[in-house]
Amino acid sequence: MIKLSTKGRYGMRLMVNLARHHKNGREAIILKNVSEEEGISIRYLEQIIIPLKINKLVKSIRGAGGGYTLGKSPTEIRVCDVLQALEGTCSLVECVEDETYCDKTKICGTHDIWKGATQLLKDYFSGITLQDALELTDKKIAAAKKKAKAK
Amino acid sequence: MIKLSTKGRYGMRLMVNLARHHKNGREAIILKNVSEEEGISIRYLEQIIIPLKINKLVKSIRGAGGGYTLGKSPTEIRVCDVLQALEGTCSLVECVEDETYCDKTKICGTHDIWKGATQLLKDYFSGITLQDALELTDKKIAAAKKKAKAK
DNA sequence: CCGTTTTCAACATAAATTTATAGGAATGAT
DNA sequence: ATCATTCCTATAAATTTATGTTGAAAACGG
Ligand code: FES
Ligand code: FES
Repeated sequence: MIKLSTKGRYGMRLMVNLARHHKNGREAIILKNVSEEEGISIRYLEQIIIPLKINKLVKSIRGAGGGYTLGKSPTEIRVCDVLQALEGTCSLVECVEDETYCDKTKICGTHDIWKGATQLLKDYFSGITLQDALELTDKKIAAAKKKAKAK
Repeated sequence: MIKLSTKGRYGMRLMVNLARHHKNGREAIILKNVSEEEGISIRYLEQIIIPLKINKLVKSIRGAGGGYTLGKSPTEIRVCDVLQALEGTCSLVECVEDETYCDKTKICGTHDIWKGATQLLKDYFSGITLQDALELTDKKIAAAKKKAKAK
């Protein structure tokens, strides 16, 4: 009923992957690698990265030796920035941003409920940076490796 | 990126409408009325109400003079119950409920972020009942009326 | 400078899912 | 019997998800 689109899901994984290989933005990362590492079709990644580029969250470098780099440091990019870029808004229902979307906004009680939930999510996603997401991932990878070794 | 489906949106409005006309469950409300009051196609409402019926959130009475009533009192139905009924789960991404959905759950940092957000929403929607939603709506209607009169 | 390779860019199309409408059968009240 | 209503199935329209095809820019080797 409430669903994060695959665009959002893949978009974040793409960004975390770029963050992992981000050495001060001096090395370009090619989508082919991201595709292989994340198991997401390269064609689809190409579509997803467009709005991220438009919103300056990534920079593209064409030609041989090219690829993508983060537009800013991982500590400066928040989850909400990524989600926002990927669809222009980050609200649970259209009517939260665009009060004319539903004709009954003025007398709809559920509207206020969705609005509250949207705010909750926004605050949550504002408090998490790409760096946090990367560290979370790295920690999980390390734990998984340790576990595998213990066997 | 994160979207409440129309099923969820309409489903809640349907339930609030039933709650408004719920006189201890003695009067059946017909979808035709809900359709007119809420501006939602009766055919679509019929589809949406099926899972609500299966989950005993509404009762149906067939034939002439029939209709629907709430399965329990509005104070006993929470928003999360309605959303849960409408799609069987209430999580932002599949992998929160079904860890095998993504193959990389064990090493995916974003997974934990989505999980946190899901929990946030669940808690929020658990704390709001149909009664609350109804009161919110009635208050808004009263305010709108007062404003109209003042003119 | 030229051709080749590597990469992003743009457009088109296919598949799957969600959203919405339609027709008619089953049920029960009067 | 008739009428009002839910119930069931089909299907159309729109959107999201995913793949394919071709083109254009940049680097590099000669
Ligand atoms: S105003 Fe948009 S759901 Fe009620
Ligand atoms: S595990 Fe499902 S999004 Fe990463």
